[in-house]
Amino acid sequence: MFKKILIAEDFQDTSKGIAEALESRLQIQEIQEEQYCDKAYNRFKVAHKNATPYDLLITDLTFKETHSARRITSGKALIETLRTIDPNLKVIVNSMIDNPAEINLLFKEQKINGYVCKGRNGLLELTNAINEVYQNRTYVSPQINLNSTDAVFELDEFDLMILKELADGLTKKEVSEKFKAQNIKPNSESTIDKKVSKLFDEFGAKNTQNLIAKLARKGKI
Amino acid sequence: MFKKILIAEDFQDTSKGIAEALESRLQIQEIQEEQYCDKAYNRFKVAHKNATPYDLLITDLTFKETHSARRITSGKALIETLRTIDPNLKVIVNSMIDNPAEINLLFKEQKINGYVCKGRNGLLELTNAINEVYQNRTYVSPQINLNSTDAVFELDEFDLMILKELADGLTKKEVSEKFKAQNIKPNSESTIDKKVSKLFDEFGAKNTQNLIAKLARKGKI
DNA sequence: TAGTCCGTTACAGTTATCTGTAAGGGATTG
DNA sequence: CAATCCCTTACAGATAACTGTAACGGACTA
Repeated sequence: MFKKILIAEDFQDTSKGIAEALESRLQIQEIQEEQYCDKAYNRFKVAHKNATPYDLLITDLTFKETHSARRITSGKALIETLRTIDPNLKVIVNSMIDNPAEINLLFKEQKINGYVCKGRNGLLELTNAINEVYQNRTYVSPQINLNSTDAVFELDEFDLMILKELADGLTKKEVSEKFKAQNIKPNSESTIDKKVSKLFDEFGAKNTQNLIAKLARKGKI
Repeated sequence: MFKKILIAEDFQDTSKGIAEALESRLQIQEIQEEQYCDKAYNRFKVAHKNATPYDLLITDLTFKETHSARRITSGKALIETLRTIDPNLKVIVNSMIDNPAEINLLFKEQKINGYVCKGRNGLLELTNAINEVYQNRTYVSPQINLNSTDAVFELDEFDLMILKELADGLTKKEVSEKFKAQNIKPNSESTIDKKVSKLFDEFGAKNTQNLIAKLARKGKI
């Protein structure tokens, strides 16, 4: 079993709950909790330098803002940073996000090893995830259906990226420019126009603000 | 100190973290965790009937949806229901909501005794809250400023009418025409333009879709 | 009664949205 | 190999969004 686990989670109650479970249910020898991504990074770096590296990261995705400036502000950025130190680091994400498209993106781009959705069985699922990941398999909370093509129209990853930018107040032209700058394709204003218009049909929306209202109410964006 | 505490919290990790802290830090004798409002209600009712009532409720506000039908679906509803059984029940809300206006409402309408905002000191604040509430005082997480008139812009009724129509996909011209047909004043397209632009400033929105996203996420529209 | 403030409205100019049409390229198929 | 499909892209035209200026009128005040 894993010997040394790093937990990055800003909510103290959640963090303690996880740490307690790892200790009592899995007898993990060394557990370190960190409430800030930057601190987690520092601790990870030092341990790696001292040849006593962590062999699993359990991290949340969103962290509350603070007064003081932070370099790393999200779980996603933390994963990317730690992987520059140890490309083989095993990672389990523990978050309340339940959108299949977003979770898919984490497996594809961040190459995470497990995803646990906070909920009524969160700790049980987390211990299962740890066991699976330890045996070099991946784990996803069972209530998440990653290939949910079922009936209702689903937002694919690209649609979601566009919608999040639009909801943040960018114009379609600005989204196009941002995608070009980040080398995300397709990225023409015309294509983005077309994608959004297709979503109008699929979701029965009259215009952008109607589409965003519908999706934001559902918590999709 | 409180003898018997009921915790209503759907996330297992958070619930365990709280229960563990109450046990180890405050030596609470009897702690009951419930992940569904309905189950919390049942347990509370039975305990009250058996003359072994709970003397403190610690509850979250939002609970994940489930497949099965539920009668009580929010912490707010749970508080109201339990107070019909025991009007003097002490209540501490433990949630991630940090909007002063919303928290103020809980003190005014639900007459809650304490509010702890989930975060990096959540457990410390919760134990402080319990101590204060036990001595018949109220408690609010220090980072919440309840009388922050600053930046807490509220939507008046007319703003809301406009925003709901816009979120439904009407153009400003159509909203103007609808208001004229219904004899709602003011109703010129120009005035509606101005009202919405003022809301951009107040809520720090860049355009209509950004404003609607922000408000829809908060459940305001 | 004159001055001032504020909400409403009209209008104009720039930018953005939305909807077509059409062209090019890659993948698939017969 | 050609036909076809689908995705991407460019472009164009009508409508809508957004911003600024200015005029009008009611309410309040000195």
